[in-house]
Amino acid sequence: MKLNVQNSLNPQQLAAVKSTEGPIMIIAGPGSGKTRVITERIAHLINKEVKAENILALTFTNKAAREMKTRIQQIINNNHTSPVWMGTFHSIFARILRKEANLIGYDNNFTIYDNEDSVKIVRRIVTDLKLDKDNYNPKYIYSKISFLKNQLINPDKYDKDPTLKEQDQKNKRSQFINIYKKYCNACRESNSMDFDDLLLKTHELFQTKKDILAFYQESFKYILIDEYQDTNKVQDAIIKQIGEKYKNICIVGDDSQSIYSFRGANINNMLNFKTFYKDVKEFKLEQNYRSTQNIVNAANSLIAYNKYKIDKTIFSKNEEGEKIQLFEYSNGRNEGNNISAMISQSIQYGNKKSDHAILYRTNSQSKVIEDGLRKRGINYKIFGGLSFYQRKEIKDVMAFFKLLVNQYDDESLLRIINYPTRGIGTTTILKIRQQAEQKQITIWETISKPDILNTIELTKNTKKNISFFTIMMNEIFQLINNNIFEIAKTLIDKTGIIRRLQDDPTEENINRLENIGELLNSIKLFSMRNSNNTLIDFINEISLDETKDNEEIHDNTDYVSLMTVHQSKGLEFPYVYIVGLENGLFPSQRNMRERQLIEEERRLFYVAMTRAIKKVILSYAISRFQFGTINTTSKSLFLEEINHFFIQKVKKKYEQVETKPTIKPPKLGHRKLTRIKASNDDNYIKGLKIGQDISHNIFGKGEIKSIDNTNGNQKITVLFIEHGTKILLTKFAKIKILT
DNA sequence: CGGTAGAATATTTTT
DNA sequence: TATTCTACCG
Repeated sequence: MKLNVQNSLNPQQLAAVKSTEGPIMIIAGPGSGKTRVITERIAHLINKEVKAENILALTFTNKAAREMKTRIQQIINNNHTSPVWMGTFHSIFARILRKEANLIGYDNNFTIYDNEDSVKIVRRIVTDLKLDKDNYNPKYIYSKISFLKNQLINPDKYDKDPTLKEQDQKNKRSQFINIYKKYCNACRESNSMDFDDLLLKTHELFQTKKDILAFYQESFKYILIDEYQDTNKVQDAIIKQIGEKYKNICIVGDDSQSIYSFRGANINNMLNFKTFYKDVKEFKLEQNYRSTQNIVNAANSLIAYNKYKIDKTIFSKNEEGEKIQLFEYSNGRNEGNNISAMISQSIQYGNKKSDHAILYRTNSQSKVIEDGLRKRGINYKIFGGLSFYQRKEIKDVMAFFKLLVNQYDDESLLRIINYPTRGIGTTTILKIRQQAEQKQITIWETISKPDILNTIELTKNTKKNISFFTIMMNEIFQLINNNIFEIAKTLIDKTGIIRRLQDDPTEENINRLENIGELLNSIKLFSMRNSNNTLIDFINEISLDETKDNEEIHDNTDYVSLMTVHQSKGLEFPYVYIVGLENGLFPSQRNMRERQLIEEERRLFYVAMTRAIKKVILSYAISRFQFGTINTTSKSLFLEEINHFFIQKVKKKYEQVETKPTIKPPKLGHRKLTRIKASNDDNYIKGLKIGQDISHNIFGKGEIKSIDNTNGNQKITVLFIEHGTKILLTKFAKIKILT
């Protein structure tokens, strides 16, 4: 296997690729070919006879991991397929913990709580302790817990720190430590780990079980970490544990693109790397291959205002390019309209819609932009929003799955004990929970053992309802060794989830039914991929991959991209519009007071500008409609910081641009689901006609008024004699043709 | 126990 | 404005 690609690397890139031993820091500016260097480096290691399974490559997002995997597959000979350990921190550590969790007091079939689960647990604790919901806002409390965990401050450590407790006293949150303890206990007793635990428990495992640590140190002789500026304290600590023996640690990142401190990322992990390890070899990738000189120079002049950074000079040898444009608008609506007009013109000159991206600081800014684009009939896609697996109906079904593999999982049990409603209400649940807590047992134990259940004061009817539930669940538990698709089908039928939604076929519920159908689809695909795949594998995979619905649309439709600056990281577009450059918005109000926070906002702006290949268009509005009121604004302080030599004179545009009459909104992919197109045969009932009489198991007789075969799922509108008009999905609805 | 109406509240986001 | 949460009534 010979690789010639190395010839096309520049000297710094090549040096970084070839330097394999010892601690290495690669500082990679925007557009400097970072991913290429990482993948080439892995290929180079394998060429040097390093076994692939001795290489650990960590990323932050699944997307980055996937991209790297495919690129490595392209350059490495496929015969060599003992795989590199490549994935996100969380997925790799979850894999380790699946094997070793029993050593630190968990069962290996632990389940994983996402943020929503965690906040719910905190909310329950706060309510139970009868604390004030304003002072002890569950979301805030959880984020504080998460932050502490990432700082390696466990409840005991917190308890022993007088300054922390003093602060709580001052803020009237003296009960915080109590909540923290209870939260950790709740997770522990449910045999569940939250996202932070996946890191924290790995750290604990390596700290307490030296033989296990030795094993993984030997396994991971070569370690690579991408986006090191985004690591938090636990992640940094684990890398130090694993890398201690061979010290072949290669970190890649750009301190100037660190924009996640609000979730615990610590830029100092990168800045201190050189002092922690002796003789760190440092490589700087300073040539930007992406943007014009004007863009690079403008971005440099901005970031120069930051004090905390690593010295480097990013340069471009591309053409000088156009100067940056700056627009002043009368208000947000005007901003949206004018940008749409500009994009419309650009398209007429022959550019694609996908050559344009509009970046904003907050999601709420997308609305006025959308309106503008829609008026001109320009296709757009909004990135972000809820992931498929965060949807309520999906989480409901998943809760049953989780419970099936881990009956200790109280959170999942509480989620579905009365969904679909089966007469077990809040007071009953409270009594059950109190009993469980008193007896120090799980909720499932409390309700499934008659002698324990009988100690709780409940009406005969309630007890009957509970026993119906436990009988049903026991039947489901019997399925554990079946094929996962079979389990899923039976489960959905037995629990009545689908029936409940069918009974009330609002548009929302139809959507939910489609989503559940989609979940079944993906389970089917998952089970076909490898017959050994178990339910726990499936849960694991989806708990850790929050791929957004619309990220997976692979069709060729052309659209303008709308997203927050955070989401744009790692992407590039020829034309980049950065909107809402106003003090209090960008930089955001909350981050305007402290120097460190302002620096992060500045990095954020730096990231935004460096996404552009050809041209950057900046804008602000002198008044903005927010939270229902109109506010006068001032232009962002960052605009004064960019060297004016690179900016075209500001253009003021106050008049409304003329707009064409409104065309039907082409809401492309907006919060819409990806569908794996199922074989249509299953989803259609052939021979249905408008005017036909049918009968439905619940609504009785009715007449078909219309049939909709789009979206891969047949929907029919039926006028029922007794229940009026309903929209039904023929895939799910139990109907009989009468005429 | 369950649904709904009116109040409260409002970055950035991945795992 | 838009969403999420709480309190109350049937």
